[in-house]
Amino acid sequence: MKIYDTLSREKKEFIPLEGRRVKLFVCGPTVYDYSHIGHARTYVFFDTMASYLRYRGYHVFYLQNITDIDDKIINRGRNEGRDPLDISMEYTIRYFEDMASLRIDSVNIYAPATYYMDRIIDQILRLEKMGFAYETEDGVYFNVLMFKDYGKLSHQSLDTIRAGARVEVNENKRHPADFALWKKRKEGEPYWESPWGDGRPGWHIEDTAITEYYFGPQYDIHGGGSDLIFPHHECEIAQMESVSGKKPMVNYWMHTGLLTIKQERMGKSMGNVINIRDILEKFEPELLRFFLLSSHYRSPVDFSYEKMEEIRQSWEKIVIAFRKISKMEKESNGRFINEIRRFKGMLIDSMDDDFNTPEAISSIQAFVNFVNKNMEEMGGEDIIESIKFFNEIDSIFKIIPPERVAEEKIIDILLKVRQMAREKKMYDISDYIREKLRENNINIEDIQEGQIWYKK
RNA sequence: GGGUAGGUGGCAGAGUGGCGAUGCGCGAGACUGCAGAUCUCGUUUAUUGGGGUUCGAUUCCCCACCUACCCUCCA
Repeated sequence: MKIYDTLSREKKEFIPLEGRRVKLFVCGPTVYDYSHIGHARTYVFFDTMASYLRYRGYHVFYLQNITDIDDKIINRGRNEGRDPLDISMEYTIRYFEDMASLRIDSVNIYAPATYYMDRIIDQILRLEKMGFAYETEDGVYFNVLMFKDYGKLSHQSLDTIRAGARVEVNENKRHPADFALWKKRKEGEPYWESPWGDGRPGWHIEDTAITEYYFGPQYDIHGGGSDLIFPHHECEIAQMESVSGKKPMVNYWMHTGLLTIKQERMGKSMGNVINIRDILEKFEPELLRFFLLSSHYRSPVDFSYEKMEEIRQSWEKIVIAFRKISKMEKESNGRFINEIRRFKGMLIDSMDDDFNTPEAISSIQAFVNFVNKNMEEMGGEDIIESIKFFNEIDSIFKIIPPERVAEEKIIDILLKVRQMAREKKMYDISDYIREKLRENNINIEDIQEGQIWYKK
């Protein structure tokens, strides 16, 4: 299996640090608003990836943080006159709801930053004692000049970072690229006690504190959106590799391409943010997953409702083939087993090559065509093998909706048919319906106004 | 200005130093009581432009143009 690593800029053979165990960390959201389609892109991909690794026999420990204290949360609280921690609590719940509706279930632990304050403070303290950090009147900062590898992930040098900086210069910082580990309390802000007085953590420190706690100083994969490469992941490397003295912090840096809306970047300022729950009002979650997985995770995806409609046909073809073959019953025979397994091999080859989901999907489509063409000739073993493969596909990609049996609707339809039959005095049909339903504990009674039914 | 990904048919979207996947769409047939699903065939010069390396490039190198992202919070 090969994985593309942002740091080395090449596909590398995937070799976990400890046998079949995989330690995977993915940067979670800052919870100050509903999750949007961009979050869906990233988290659907890593969910699929984790599921696939497990399918291939790896034991994946998938850890994700949740940034529940941060400037944006505080600002939102200020604007709404609410406690910032109340806001982050609410949107953490909304986030979980959105992830569940996208059928994302592969994360082992969600770690909100505020639950790990002692770990965060401990790591800052060690950085300070080792001379990598210094205290000013407004906080504690990481001294980037102490870490000569700073910029290695984003392939930039400190000089160019300085040249391009449009940030207002903080007088207290020794170097413009120095970043906050701890921010001292300001009036009206949430705070925690620390050796530097009351305050709150900087943005980057929670991730390394949390991963150090669960994984130790080195682990296998760190993922996130490509907008996090600089400065966020750069800063994480600086913190972790400085405090542990061990390199590299992770062996595989994975970054998802960003999502645009009609070729424009999505953002609050553009006014084009689409929330996950908005889309799911109009489209099945499985269709959204199919759409997102139709592009390779490192490529940008352009989203529009029109495109969702356009791919609907391709998606339904897969779903329908699965539904139909699930209903097939045939005598024992298995003349297509090898061919069915060949499609499975194609899918594995694609996924083993840096999780090439578009190519994997094309092998699913080839398999669907094969099934459609040969369904009539298939034997029992062929059917079972096909269903098995479909189930495996769905356990990884989750693009097939669970069959929702609309029981009440179907009973209503049967009652209507029974009524039509009775009106035409075709009592053999109407009685057949009543008897068969009764056998399934559904009882019909004729009353003055028509029919009623109840379950025993 | 610096950094990073890319630019493939009507659309989406892979791959490869040497017949350019796959799906959708479109056209024509088949099947069919109706509907739906499905199948078959077709869709003529699809690899941004210009150089270079090579027997041969869409694939490698250089230049240009274009797109997105990062350099400020951002999945």
